[in-house]
Amino acid sequence: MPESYRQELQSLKLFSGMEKDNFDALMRGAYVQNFPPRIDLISEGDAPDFLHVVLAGSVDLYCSWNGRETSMATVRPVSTFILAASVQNAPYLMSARTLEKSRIVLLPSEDVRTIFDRDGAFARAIVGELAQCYRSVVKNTKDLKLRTSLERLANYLLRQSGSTGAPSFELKMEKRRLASFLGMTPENLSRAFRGLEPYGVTVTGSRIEITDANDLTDFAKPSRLIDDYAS
Amino acid sequence: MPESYRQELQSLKLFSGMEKDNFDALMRGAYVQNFPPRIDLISEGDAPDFLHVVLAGSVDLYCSWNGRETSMATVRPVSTFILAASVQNAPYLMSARTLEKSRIVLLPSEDVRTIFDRDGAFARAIVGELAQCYRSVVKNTKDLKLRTSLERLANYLLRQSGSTGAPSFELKMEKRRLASFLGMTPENLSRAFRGLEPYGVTVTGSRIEITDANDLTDFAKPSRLIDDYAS
DNA sequence: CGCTATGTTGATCCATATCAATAAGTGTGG
DNA sequence: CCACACTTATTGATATGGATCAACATAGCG
Repeated sequence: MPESYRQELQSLKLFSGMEKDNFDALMRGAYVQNFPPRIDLISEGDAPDFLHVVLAGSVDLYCSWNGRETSMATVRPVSTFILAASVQNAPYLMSARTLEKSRIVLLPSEDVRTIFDRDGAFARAIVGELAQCYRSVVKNTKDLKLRTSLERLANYLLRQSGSTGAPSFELKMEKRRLASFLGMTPENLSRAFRGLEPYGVTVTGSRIEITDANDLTDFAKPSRLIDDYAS
Repeated sequence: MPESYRQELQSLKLFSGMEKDNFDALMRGAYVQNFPPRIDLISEGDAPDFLHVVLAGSVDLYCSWNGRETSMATVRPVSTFILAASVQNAPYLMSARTLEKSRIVLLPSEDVRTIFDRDGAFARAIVGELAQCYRSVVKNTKDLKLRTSLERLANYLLRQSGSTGAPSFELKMEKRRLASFLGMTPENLSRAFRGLEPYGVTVTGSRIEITDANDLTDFAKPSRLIDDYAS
């Protein structure tokens, strides 16, 4: 494994506190792979053979049941996914596929568990990571159960613009996937964008412009306990 | 703190592997309290002063936003809640209230974090607990996004009856709360019960009878990756 | 008992899904 | 570099799941 990738991994909070020997041991079994877009990496129900780390590109986590499918999250560099399944040695609950050309590190789950057992700092870092993942999913559930689709979209747009501060930005994913992520159909998302026009939202292709953030905020009523990414 | 409670706590997987000294230290700041029904224990947004353990009774975890409210989960003995907030020292994402007369142990979050930092076994146990919580919420999200309310109810009933195996059982909560938990209104739940009659479900008050489990299963299509409590 | 909260049922409304048609991108190979 | 094919996005028409409102029944509980 090239040194540059090693350093990228070590910069992750998840690995940065580990003892050097343990980190080395973990890297020994690791390998890096480049994938083209739209490649299935894992399927829900599979045994958790590897902990995955996205170094470049992006990955869609999605779920299926009875012919239906929904997008759960997007993983962007540099972060891991399916950590819970790896440490529990339980089947993946989500499938994953690349959205674009992506570079992924694969760490054998068994190594992860072994080293987790003997490196306290690593175990504690995993706690932090899992707690954050857990809280994200809880926030997402609140979003789904307490808000209408129009409110979910409004808050999503505020979160996206909030991170940049600019009144105008590009959607980071296809509208089709955004719809699925927000728990609606593509048709309904189209209409929801129309529905936000009175609150100062203008859409041109994938470019979003928020002309009156106060107006939109009044409508969306964002909450620290649902919409804050950090904490 | 009475010895019997101590033992109950120690029997929890979360604490059973700890070094005795650390467990003792954790118990030193702990105290037990008895609450009547319908008492608010914590409110979302509060600082996580205590990790809570339910010894007896039951606790409702719920969330509010903009005048709406939804039930997220029920905590039954013996288990903990709001572990993620405690270890992260981040505000509670959910409120909690007793459903019935309940005995709760309160462990100062600061002690939890201190001991988590020096007891590897404890840290690893927390990982297991959090991973399980995380997976539960993911399953719940799949249930919400991939199924209609009728399907959610059908699967809920199968899960409840499955754990006993008996064709007839009592609902463990008010229908009002069940509706909220499943993401629907009480009226809609009433009609959903009617809607499951063709699949062999009979409701008499809070008693549910499943006359033809195969028929119901064909409709509900339960999945290991959504409906399995374990793993 | 009688009060109050819960549950049921019916009527209606609304949000969202579905179906269908078209338009607009996007990528590919000639 | 363009033409074609294919996917995505939009728009309209309609259907439907689920919410809301209202009335009433029922069941706990003081």
